[in-house]
Amino acid sequence: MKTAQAVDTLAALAQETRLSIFRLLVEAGPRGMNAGAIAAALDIPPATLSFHVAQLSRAGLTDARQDGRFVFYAANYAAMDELIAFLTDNCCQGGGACLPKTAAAATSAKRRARAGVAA
Amino acid sequence: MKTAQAVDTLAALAQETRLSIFRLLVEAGPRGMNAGAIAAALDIPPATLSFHVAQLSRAGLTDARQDGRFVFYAANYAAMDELIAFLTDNCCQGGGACLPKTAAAATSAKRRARAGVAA
DNA sequence: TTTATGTTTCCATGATTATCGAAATGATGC
DNA sequence: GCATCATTTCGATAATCATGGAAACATAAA
Repeated sequence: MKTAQAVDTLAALAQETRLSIFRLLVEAGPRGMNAGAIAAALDIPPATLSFHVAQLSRAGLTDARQDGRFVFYAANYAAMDELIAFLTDNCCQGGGACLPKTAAAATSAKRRARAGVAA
Repeated sequence: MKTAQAVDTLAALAQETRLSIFRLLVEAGPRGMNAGAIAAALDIPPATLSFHVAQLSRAGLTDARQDGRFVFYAANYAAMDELIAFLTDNCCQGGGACLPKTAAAATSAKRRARAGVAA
């Protein structure tokens, strides 16, 4: 993950409403939730929801899937994985300084290996 | 880490210049760098540097230490650790979905235990 | 085809953020 | 004290972002 992409992803999450949306979608699982349901759950006007969801999508944090006249949004776990990998690799002295010892050893290398398969 | 704090921390990092500053400080190690050196390294005017460093500090991502007439800033690894813990715990289906298996098992519980000591 | 429902786009508004020169503040040595 | 260097605050400007009503668009049922 390049720096510019990391900034975009961080910016997408650095907003109360969007973070709430993303967390809701993580809870919802792979099936996701349709726009109206998200808006209802968080009590957000449709236009506002659409605006924020668009930003999450643009950052690659959510996937959209049309189902009838509903649009289901789902959290993209791989994107979050990449962000965490970026933070551990680039903002933690080579992946070691900010993680418990056992996790640190595995994280950097395994994440990169996994990224090659998944992304 | 509470949601509001997570948003603040994410926002602090979600900006090209500030992310560069933080990464520079991570490289610099615990001793850190004084404001002028950071500004010189990244070619930023003093006022702009001060503005961004203040935001990083406000978010708890950097510590400041006065040394003579210099002010040294250092990366706060614990804050980054907390952010990563928040993301894995709250944005990854209970810490599992976004991490390699081996790391995931250790991460959530150990981070929380560690947080109890450090924070 | 009309009607109903879900979602997005358009648009205007207010709020926040980034930038940086100039001036002020703080710290040290003479 | 005064001179010097490091850093921050002030203040103005431009740009970006968040909000949400109204209208447009899309899909499906009657």
